[in-house]
Formats: sequence, structure tokens, C-alpha cells
Amino acid sequence: MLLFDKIRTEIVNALHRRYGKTVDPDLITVSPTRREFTGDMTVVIFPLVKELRIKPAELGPFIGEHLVKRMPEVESFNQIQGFVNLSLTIPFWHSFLERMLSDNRYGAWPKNGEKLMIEFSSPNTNKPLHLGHIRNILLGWSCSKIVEAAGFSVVRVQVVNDRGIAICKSMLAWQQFGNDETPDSAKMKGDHFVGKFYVLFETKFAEEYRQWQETEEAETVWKKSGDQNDKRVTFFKEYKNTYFNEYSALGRKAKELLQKWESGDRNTLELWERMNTWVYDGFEQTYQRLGVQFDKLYFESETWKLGKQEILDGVKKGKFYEKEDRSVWVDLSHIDMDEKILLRSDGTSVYMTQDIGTAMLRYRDYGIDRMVYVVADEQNYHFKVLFEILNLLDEPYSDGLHHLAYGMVDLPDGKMKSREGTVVDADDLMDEVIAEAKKVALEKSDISDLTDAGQEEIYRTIGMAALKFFILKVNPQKRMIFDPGASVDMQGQTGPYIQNAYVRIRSIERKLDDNNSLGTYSKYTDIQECEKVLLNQLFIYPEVVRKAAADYDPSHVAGYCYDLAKSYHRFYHDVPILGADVEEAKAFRLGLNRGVAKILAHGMDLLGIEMPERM
RNA sequence: GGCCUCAUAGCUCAACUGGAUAGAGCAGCUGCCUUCUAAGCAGCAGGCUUCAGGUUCGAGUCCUGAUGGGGUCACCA
Repeated sequence: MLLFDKIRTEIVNALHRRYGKTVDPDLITVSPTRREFTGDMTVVIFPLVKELRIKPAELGPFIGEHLVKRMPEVESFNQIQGFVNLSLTIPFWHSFLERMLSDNRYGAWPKNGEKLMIEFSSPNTNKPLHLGHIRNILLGWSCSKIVEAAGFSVVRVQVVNDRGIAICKSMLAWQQFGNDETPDSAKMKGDHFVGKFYVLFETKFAEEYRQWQETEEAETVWKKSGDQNDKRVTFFKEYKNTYFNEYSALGRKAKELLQKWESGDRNTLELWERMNTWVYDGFEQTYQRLGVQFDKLYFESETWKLGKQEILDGVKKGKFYEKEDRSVWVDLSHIDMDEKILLRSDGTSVYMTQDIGTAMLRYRDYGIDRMVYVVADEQNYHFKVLFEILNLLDEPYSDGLHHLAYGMVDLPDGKMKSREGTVVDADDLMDEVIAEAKKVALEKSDISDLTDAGQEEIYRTIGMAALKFFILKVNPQKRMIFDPGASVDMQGQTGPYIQNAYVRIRSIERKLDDNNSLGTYSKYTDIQECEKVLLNQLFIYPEVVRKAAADYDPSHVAGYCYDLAKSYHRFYHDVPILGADVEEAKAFRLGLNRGVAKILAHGMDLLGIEMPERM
């Protein structure tokens, strides 16, 4: 922020002139003054004390007096130990408010000329989206908005995992037990419909496996395993994968389908396309309800063969090496990492191969400077390796790679497990929060003069705000516990609480006369504590955006919006706005009113949350 | 077991990246609606920041170790 930098520069110059030493501006921390002290900006001078070997009792007054003298914005200062608190002048705050009200881009930073691609969502096409995806999608979307506000051009993409054994399982189950049913005939959302067959496959397979365990063949396998320390049940639990690959009839058929798909069998491809289309229809509805869009979809069915050529080129350049069995590896032991396989001995690709190819393809498509992957933290190592490899290959964007790793979402009683049916479905969840919002609204609010559609729209807005805010307020890195009960809370540190502040503002605005002018407040000097707090917070906003973008962390914005709303509620409670005793106070408070509304709406938009006019 | 990561009020989360007396919400208890939307405001209570050392003017934050969660160590994705 400009003022912060100005203060730092002034101090550096003054110290240089007085003591003949040039100090690093980064040594000087300038931050908003904590509420319990008087002042607006605080300079921490401890580091300077150390550097210059001058007592705080001498250095503090010197810096304070200098800033008061040299900066017209600085009115006075006080010092407590190593903290110099600066108070800014009232004209400064007046002109700030005027500036932020008239600047319709306030909060956003100028274009920085860089292009950033962000990948999020990236679902499999065999199951509907669940709570884990929701965290991913909300994070991805919000980050994309935040970095956009911080000056980047943004490309939003997802990689759709539309191939592989999983979708083949759904296809097989549909062929065998589907009776030509379709989402229409079953009156189901497409993704749920396909997911139903995936589950059906797993059920049938589990049944088959259980029966097989009674056979002599199974008995022989068990005895041969030699691992008699384990219990029989434990053994077969772990043996499941091997069974699928070597003995299971269903497993064999599913793998046959996969082979047919890979060899381009027409019937298989048709079915595959048909079922995937159902799934996309379903996903699209979910994305729309979540309010997110993508600029480009990359499909694994199109990218899975990419990367192989680059790997072979890399071998020629000596970046990778081939083992005796012709598999290709990269050696990262020089940076304390393992060897990693890049091509199988039969020459086929692995996940890493494909990711390398996809990265290159994206660069060709868009010429990006930065690439952000929103993927759960269980894949930390994978991305570490991927980035090292792209680095090794001297890819032009390799300095701008970032894995936005977020923690998994747990339920109050533990992990979500599909096997135990504890997975929280995305669509159900949205239905629930909206229903809850409606319930609460029917108790507390009076919007009955609106049309039914208008009312429903408000319930939707409030419910979605509760859900989104509940998820985004948590630091992405951290594992979070999702308590369904708490997620529909509408009081306290919640989305609806913030919306309520906005609605109060809008209600006041509506009561204003048609001439939208606020009146002049330049004579208003008796700024109240609760007003000062709002000014300070509005002033900080661009810095919050910058920091959230630098950290790829929407929780900074969420926390900020909550704090601002809280300060507003207090302001609203403590001072009359329309009924202010003097004209300039009314004008000033209306200005604050409007400024807060503007920033709340802007900040919440960065979180992908809409603001209602009434609630 | 190796590596990575997390641990803050009963619960869910903050703490401007090393700064002032660690803050919010929920849950519990008290007050405040004839006045701009009470989905609000104010107050009470709740803490040896998991433990033990270290670094320095100063540590929830950095270093070492311990304990306890989670992740990852596939020619799976």
C-alpha cells in the first residue's frame, strides 16, 4: 500500500541523514494500530534499535517528529516501548473516503501483464461430486477471482478424468443390469444415475468376491500365501485388488471393456460417450448452482497419451535414463528425492507422463506465466516431483508452478468413506443449506411482499452463502472438520451475518431520496471510534486482496469480510445514520455506509458469494 | 520404518509470517426491539498455545527432541 511504503521511505531517508546509515526498508514493519491503542498506523522500531544501536527513547521521538513534520497526512504520534503509533489527519481520511467511493475499481490492482492458469475441480466421471469436490471447487473459483483482482489475466480449466477402469465399471454394470434405462426414464440427474451403476458394480463385485472366498481355489491361495500370522479376513481384505485382476469374472469383463476402449472399439466408445454425456449434464447443473465456470476443459481421454514423446526426447538429452527392461526413469536424488518412473517397460505412460504432456500442451494453448493446481494435499509428493521435472526440462513457466494443496474434509465422526456410505453428496448438501435458510427466513424475516420466485432466490442466496463461507473461512492448508449442523448456522461468524450487514446498508440507501448525492462532509471532524475503525478497515482492503493472492488463500478475504461486517453492525447500532443530528455527520455516515457496502460486495464476490438486497 | 504435514478456550476457527495484555464464533449464563432489518448489539465465564529444551530485546510463530493425529512412500490415478 502506498502510504505504508511512503512511511518506510521517509524513515529510511531520515535515518540516513541523521545517522549516516542506510537501513533495509524491510526491517521496518508498518501495520494498522491495534484497537486498544490510539493511532492509525504503527511503526515497530525494535529492529532499528538493534541495527543502529540507539535507544528506543531516542529513536522513537526522532522518527515520530520527523514523520509529523514531513508527511502532511500524519497529525501526531505516541510511543509505547518500541512502538510508534501515528495518527492521521481528518482531511486525510475525508479524502480517502471520497477517493474510494469514486474509484469503481477500488480493491483491485492494475493489470500486471501476467497470465495465470488455474486448474480445479477435475472430477472422475463415474460418480457425482461430493463435499471434497466442493472444497476444491470453491477454493479454485475464489482463488481465480482473487488473483484476477490482484492483476493477473486468468484462465480457468479443469482436467476431466473421463477414462480408465472406473468408468468402465459403470459401463459394465449398465450393460448387464441397466435394462436400457436412462437418466430421463429414471428421472435422475445424469451423474447420480451413472454413479448408481458404479455402486451397483461394486456391490456385485463384493458379492462375487465373498462367494469366491468359500471356494477351494481361495483356500489354496490363502494357504499358499504363507502369511499365516494374519487373520484370514485381514488377508482377503488386502487381497481384493489381486482378486480383481486375476480371478474375478466381473473384473475381467471390466478390463476387457477398458482394452476395447483403448483399441477404439466403436460400440464401447459409443456407450462411453453416452454415459459421459449424462455425467457432464449432471456436473454442469452442479457447477451452475455453485456459480462457477471454466474457460477450457481438458479431457484425459485426449491427453493421456501426451508426454511420451517429451520423455523420449529427454532421454536423448540425457535428462532421463532407460533401465534394462526399457522403462524410463528420472533421477532426483541430487535434490534429496527418489527415482521416479516415467514410462513403463511396455512403453506406456503413467500419470506423471500425462501431467508433463498436459503442462506443455497448456503452455502451447495459452502461453501462461503461472500455473496453479488445486489438488488435495495427498498428492503433495506427486506435484513436487512434477515441478522438479518441468524445471529439469527448462520449461519457461517452471518458476510459476504452484500446487495449492488443501487438506481433506472430515466429518465430526471421522473421515468420509464411500464404502461406509458417509460421503456427503454435493447436490444434497446444497438442498439442505437452502432448505435451512428458508426455514430460518420464514421465522425471522418479512419478505412476503416479494414474488415466490423472488423469495426462493433469496433463500438460495443465503443458504449458499452459509455453505461457501463455512468452507472458505478455513485456511486451505488445514484439514477441516465439516459439521453439517454448523454449516447451516446463520448467526455469528457466517456468510448470512455478513449478508445481513449489507442488507441493512441497502435498506438505508433505499430510504434516501432519489437524488443520490450524499451531501458534503468536509466539515465533519468529530469522527467516532466506530467510524474510525471502518475507515481503517476500508483502507486496508487492497492490501488484503494482494496478500490473499500472494498466498492463494481466500480465508484472508473471508476473515476480513467478517471483521468489516462486525464493525459495521456495531457502527449501525451505536450511531444514527439517517437520523444524525447534523447534516455533515449524516453525509459522512452515508459515505461510510456506501463504502462498506461496496467493499463487502466486492470481497464476498471474490469468495463467489452473492449479496441479497433484502433478507 | 523413511520423508512430509498438523497440534491454540468444551467445539469450530483467527492471530497481518518474530511484535503490545493470544482473538472471534458456537455452545452456557445476563441484559437491549413504540427509533435506519434483533440473521443484530453489549456483558459474564472459558487459555501453562500438546510436552521438554534452545535461539533473542521479544516465540503460538524459528531450531532440536518427544508424544499424538493425518498424508505419502505402485510399471494406480
